[in-house]
Amino acid sequence: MCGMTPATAKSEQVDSPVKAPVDNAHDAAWQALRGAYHLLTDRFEKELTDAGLPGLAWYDVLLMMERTGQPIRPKDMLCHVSVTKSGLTRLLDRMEKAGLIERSYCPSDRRGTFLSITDDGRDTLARMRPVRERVFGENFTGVLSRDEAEEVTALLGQVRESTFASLSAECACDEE
Amino acid sequence: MCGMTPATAKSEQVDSPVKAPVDNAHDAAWQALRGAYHLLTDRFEKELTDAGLPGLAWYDVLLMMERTGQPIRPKDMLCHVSVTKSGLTRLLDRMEKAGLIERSYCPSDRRGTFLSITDDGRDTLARMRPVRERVFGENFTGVLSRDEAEEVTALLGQVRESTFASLSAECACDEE
DNA sequence: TCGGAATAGTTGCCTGGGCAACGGTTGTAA
DNA sequence: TTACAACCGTTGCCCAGGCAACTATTCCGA
Repeated sequence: MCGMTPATAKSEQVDSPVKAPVDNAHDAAWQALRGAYHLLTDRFEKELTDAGLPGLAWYDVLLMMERTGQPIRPKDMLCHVSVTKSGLTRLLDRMEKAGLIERSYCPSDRRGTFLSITDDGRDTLARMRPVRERVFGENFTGVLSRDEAEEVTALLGQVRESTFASLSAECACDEE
Repeated sequence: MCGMTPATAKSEQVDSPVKAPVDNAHDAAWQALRGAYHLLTDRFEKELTDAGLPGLAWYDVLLMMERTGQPIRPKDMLCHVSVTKSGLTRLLDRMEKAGLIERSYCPSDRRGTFLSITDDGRDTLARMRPVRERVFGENFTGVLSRDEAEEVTALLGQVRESTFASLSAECACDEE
């Protein structure tokens, strides 16, 4: 689990003499999974800030809004971003304040809000995309072949399905 | 990316009508990876708090301290936990305050600190273990065969190695 | 030996985000 | 119709944690 710490230090380098052996195949798999996840997200986040761009959460929101192409309501985004209701409210506050999205009244439900992406939002997303391309290209797309990627999907997809099956799926998202 | 939101709500259930299609094999793999990671960590965290136990960060620290079996220094933990220096300092503050670890002077380097796990710490770790066993058993170990787990390790291990090769490895941890 | 650079850990300041409670709205059953 | 429950989004309060600056110590080259 290295490099998962976002910008651990500038010049202070670490050379851990401590052993943390892994017990079995599943623990090793979990370590690899965790390591890969943090490696990619931390690096993506870092490259974004280095480029003077907003972080990963903003990217997720902008991407979804551009993809849907129509006004979307906060409750419909909850499944796709890693924040709670209140967190999302304030995330959208910041994004609206920055002029990347707009809030309007939802005609069909006066409790709700309509969110739409602005031109500035689309522009910002356009500037974030190459960063993502680069990071994922170097550490993911360029490392795994297409077949291997599909294998990852198949293997880890089972993990997701396990909760849909066993426990009450606390989020009934559509399976694309 | 569902269920990744920690305890999104009590009775409010989500039924997203919004499509978020995935472009290609690598995006799908990334979605699966991200989903699996959040599913497991969120669930583990939730079950821990439900059981009145500390969270995942404390588990990581306690686990490592018990494994090494000897006093360990904060700088040697940095590679293995997802926090920065300052975050680790305060994490250890809380754990010491809770009586799970102890700080003592490091004889070989007066800048440093020695950390050791207390009996209470070992006891807490012992109570956390079954929770981890259960969660990972249901959603990981029980879902992937041993061969599949090894495959995950091999595939995602490549991701880690990609940064060791291309970019400056900002953390030269030992490879177990 | 000595002075500057690197390192270990701590702290002040600030932001992001979770939980719980709230007001306004919609749905539903009596 | 009228209660009452569920829901949507917001807000107050709080905590975890990152960045940068700081002190104390160690390392290293002149």
